Amino acid sequence: MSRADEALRAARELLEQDGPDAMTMRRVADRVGIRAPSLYKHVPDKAELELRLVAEGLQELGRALRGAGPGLAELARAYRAWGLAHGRLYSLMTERPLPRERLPEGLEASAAAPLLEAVDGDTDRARAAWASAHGLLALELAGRFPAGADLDAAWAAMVAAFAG
Amino acid sequence: MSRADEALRAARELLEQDGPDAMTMRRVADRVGIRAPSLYKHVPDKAELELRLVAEGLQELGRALRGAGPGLAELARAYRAWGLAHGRLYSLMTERPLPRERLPEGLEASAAAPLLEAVDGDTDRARAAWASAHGLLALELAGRFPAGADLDAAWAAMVAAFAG
DNA sequence: GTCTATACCCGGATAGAC
DNA sequence: GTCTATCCGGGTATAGAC
Repeated sequence: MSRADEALRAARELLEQDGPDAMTMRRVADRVGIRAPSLYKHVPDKAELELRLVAEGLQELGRALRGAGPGLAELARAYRAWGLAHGRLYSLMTERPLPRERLPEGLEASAAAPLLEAVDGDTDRARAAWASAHGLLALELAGRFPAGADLDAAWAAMVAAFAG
Repeated sequence: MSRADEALRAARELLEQDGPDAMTMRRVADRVGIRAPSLYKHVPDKAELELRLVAEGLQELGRALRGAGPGLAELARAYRAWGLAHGRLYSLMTERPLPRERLPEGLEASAAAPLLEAVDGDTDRARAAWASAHGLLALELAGRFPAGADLDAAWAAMVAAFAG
């Protein structure tokens, strides 16, 4: 495993376990077992590390979605499950513009394909459904709903709206 | 206008015009015309400033929603318009848990009322619809959709899903 | 490819004089 | 209620020796 890959692993662990503020070049270096300045011999800068994390997350989320059973309900379940299991990475993937020109060709389309298929190729409907799932997940991850809120029921209502 | 109110205005201007990283106690103080340490004679800490901004935003958003025409389409239009006009504040309001116990009584319910009424008191459906609007708005604010995406159409598809 | 030293920047917040 | 001085923490990144 190259130092660059080790750095990527370390960055992801810091992000997922301790949050975005913990993902600093100093701490990544610590985890790799070198000093921060040495990190720059293997990774150009922090932005590159983040870019690779986003690409990795998109790849994994796409795989989870392609592996889901047919229908919007199963797709929603898989989306939510992956997002909850990788909340910090999910946020990193969705809170800023996607640097599409620096991402592997077809990566975004590959992740979007299952949903697009589920809505018979209707792009507007696909965007609305994606955004709805994203909104529910983002608010859930942010702890923004009241304590007793029945989120399973909210997800079911969302699926029903788009399926019905 | 008290110094505390001046600080609130300054914080909001910095947030809305230059983004969350620009909203520092030093810059707020600069704008008020005093030194940063003096700010602490008027405001306990930065968290309090942010809390008041969230309360102010919730109040304004609620007013915008209550002023909207009847129906989900008009509600969605008002929600999106307010969010786009106050993107940074909107993000601050939605990206972390609401400190409900420190907010004016009834503020959240008052903002939620128009939507709850539009879905005939169905809480699950209201949460799903709110989250959908939030997701669309959040992704739009984040610049997360591809350049040519027809977001008006996506909003229409979302409204149709919940109305139909 | 690693290190030490460092440049340069920033943040929130407090102490104590006036 | 304002100030200066300061504490204490942090960050990204580079220079130059080894």
